[in-house]
Amino acid sequence: MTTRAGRRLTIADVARAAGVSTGAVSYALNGKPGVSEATRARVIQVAGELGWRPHSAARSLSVARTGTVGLVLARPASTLGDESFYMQLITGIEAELAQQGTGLLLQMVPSEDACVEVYRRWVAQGRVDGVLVSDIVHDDPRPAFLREAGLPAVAMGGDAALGLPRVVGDDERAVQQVVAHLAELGHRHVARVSGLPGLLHVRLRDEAFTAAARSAGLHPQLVSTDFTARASRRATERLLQRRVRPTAVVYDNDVMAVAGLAVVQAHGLRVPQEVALVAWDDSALCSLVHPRLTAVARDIRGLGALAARRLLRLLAEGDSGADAGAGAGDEAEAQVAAAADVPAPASRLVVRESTSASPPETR
Amino acid sequence: MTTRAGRRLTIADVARAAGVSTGAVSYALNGKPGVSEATRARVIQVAGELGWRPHSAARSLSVARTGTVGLVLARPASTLGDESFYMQLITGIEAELAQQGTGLLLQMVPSEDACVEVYRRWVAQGRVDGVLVSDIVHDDPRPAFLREAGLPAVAMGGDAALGLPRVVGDDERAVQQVVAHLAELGHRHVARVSGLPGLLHVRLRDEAFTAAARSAGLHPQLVSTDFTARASRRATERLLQRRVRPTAVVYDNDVMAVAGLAVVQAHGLRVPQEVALVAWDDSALCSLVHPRLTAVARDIRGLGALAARRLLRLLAEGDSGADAGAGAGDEAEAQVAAAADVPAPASRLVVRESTSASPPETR
DNA sequence: CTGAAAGCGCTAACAG
DNA sequence: CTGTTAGCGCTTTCAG
Repeated sequence: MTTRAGRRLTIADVARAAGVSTGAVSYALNGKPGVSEATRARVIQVAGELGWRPHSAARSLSVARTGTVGLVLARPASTLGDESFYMQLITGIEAELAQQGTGLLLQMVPSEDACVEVYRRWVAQGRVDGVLVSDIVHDDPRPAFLREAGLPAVAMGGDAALGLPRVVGDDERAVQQVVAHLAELGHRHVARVSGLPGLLHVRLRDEAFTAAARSAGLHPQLVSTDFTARASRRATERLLQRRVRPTAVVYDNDVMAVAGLAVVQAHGLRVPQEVALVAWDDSALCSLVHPRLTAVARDIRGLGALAARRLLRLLAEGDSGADAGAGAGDEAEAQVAAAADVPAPASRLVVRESTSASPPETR
Repeated sequence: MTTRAGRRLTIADVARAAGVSTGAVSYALNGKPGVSEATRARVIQVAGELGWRPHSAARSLSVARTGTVGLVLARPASTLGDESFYMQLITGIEAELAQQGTGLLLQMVPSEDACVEVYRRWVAQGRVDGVLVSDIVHDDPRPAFLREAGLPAVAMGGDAALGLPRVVGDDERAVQQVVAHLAELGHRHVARVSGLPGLLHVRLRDEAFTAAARSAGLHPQLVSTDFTARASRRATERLLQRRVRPTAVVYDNDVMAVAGLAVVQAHGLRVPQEVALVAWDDSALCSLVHPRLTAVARDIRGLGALAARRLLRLLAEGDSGADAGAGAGDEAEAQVAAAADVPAPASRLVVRESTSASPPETR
């Protein structure tokens, strides 16, 4: 029964069909007072039959809201595909947004500065209601920009100094758990092959690792990489050639762990008997290799969903709540921001063959 | 020098600052005739200084164009993360779109029908200018809907019957290449562990595989799966227990190939001496395992970029060209559609240890 | 509770 | 070549 002709269906068509004014239709469909329940029902009915939906641009223009949130990934394109992390994150974010009828605008850029440029454009064009920020680095230019521009944002990770509401992980606890696990197995020299050193969460894990190891009486070692398999191979080689060879290595992602495993095995060392391995992010990869890798499993989809939900809440608050003006009262403001943080789903250590029972030969 | 105050910067501000009318500003910035070059330059200068960009909703409303294209992934969320395929595809698409200042709206849904619902909503809301379609299945409801709704679309894969412009891969040629490679190595019994049987490209590969094997005098076998590691393990088990055990197995994605490798090795069979393995899509995974896997490498980012570019061209044509009305003249129309197809980047066989030299022990 | 009308910011067709 | 003006489709005050 739908009109197939060229003209677009407008609220006027619905109004005419329902025998009311366009204003009434608007009230009826937005659940606002101003129409009788009978009328409301009829309007909804008619709109449904006609398959009418408010034109997104027109609506945005009048309510100054786009129904869209943005996500800019600031990572060299080449590394995005390797880790399943991002796809899962996006999946989680999207699932939550879709539930609320909010769209996700996605963009990839090579750097944090380029990311800011995208934000700047989005703000100028009024293209998104808010953004989700990931991979916060040291001296990240994004939080400051977002605050000044007044673009609502939620950070995944990062620290309290950002001044943005965050979804905060339990990396520190997870690191402690890993170290405790290794200590229990009798390891004395433990190494960590960490990711891009600029990343705040990488740094946090580094520090937590060193601290946890020290306080357990172990000897920690650190090697930095760029998260790639190639870098992991180099780092692993280097570790294996050290005078004091670590008997356990913790990798900062799944790809690096698997790459490291290959190197260890190529050196004729047995896993886990001579070297135990742990991957951060668990993934299909970790249980596909032999021996299967012990991993820190995080609910990444859940993390994304929480971040999205937090942002939606922020947007809803902004509609009625106080003007998030950049001003004085730093302390009170920071407190509010802190209170606004949300804990990410707990990560857990999945123990597999790469760290099982057999105690390492200490040297 | 930017105004930090609350009010949004509008074209009127730019006009005032440049001492011209708003109309002149619009002409100047859209590269249209109607202003002197001197004025145009001044306007552009001023707009730049002010950091003004046309408000996206307002612009969309008047030009009936959103500057956004949509991508809906119709796959159960759980499998999206495993394959790096999608992330690479998105990366490629996005890179091309970003160059033209076009946004990418992303959504994930569990089925093709749900996908159509998203399209329906997008059309009703005027949310996107066009869409990119992937994972075409047999009797896919999407192409018909898109044609009827008049929503510009480009399909990645699928067959000519879709009636949509496509980016067409060279799967058939690639399959032939794989089979020829295996035949050359002396394999007689070759198997293919294929993905979801509903997918058109899976079916195409199945047929090409059988045909190529037959015409090379080989004995092909097929097992269907759902692309998961789990299904691959089951399929591989089954293959290894067959009376006539295949000496070479071709997997429809990287994850399945690696999972299959583990099963083969668990059976005490040596790769490639006793069983040779080939992965479709190459990825980090394939060169991380031992032995490294021979794989059909495709330029997935390139594929995405081409599809995006094709869609942008379609949109540009639509602006000035003929009304893409669904009507008679099927033949002519089909011809046009065919001519509008674009070849995907060529795939190539990357030979690694999993199929190297040593001839299989034929039985 | 309902209908008319103004305006969101921009583009494009119109007179000057 | 320039300035004025009428919409794009919706929401939302403001009279009735």
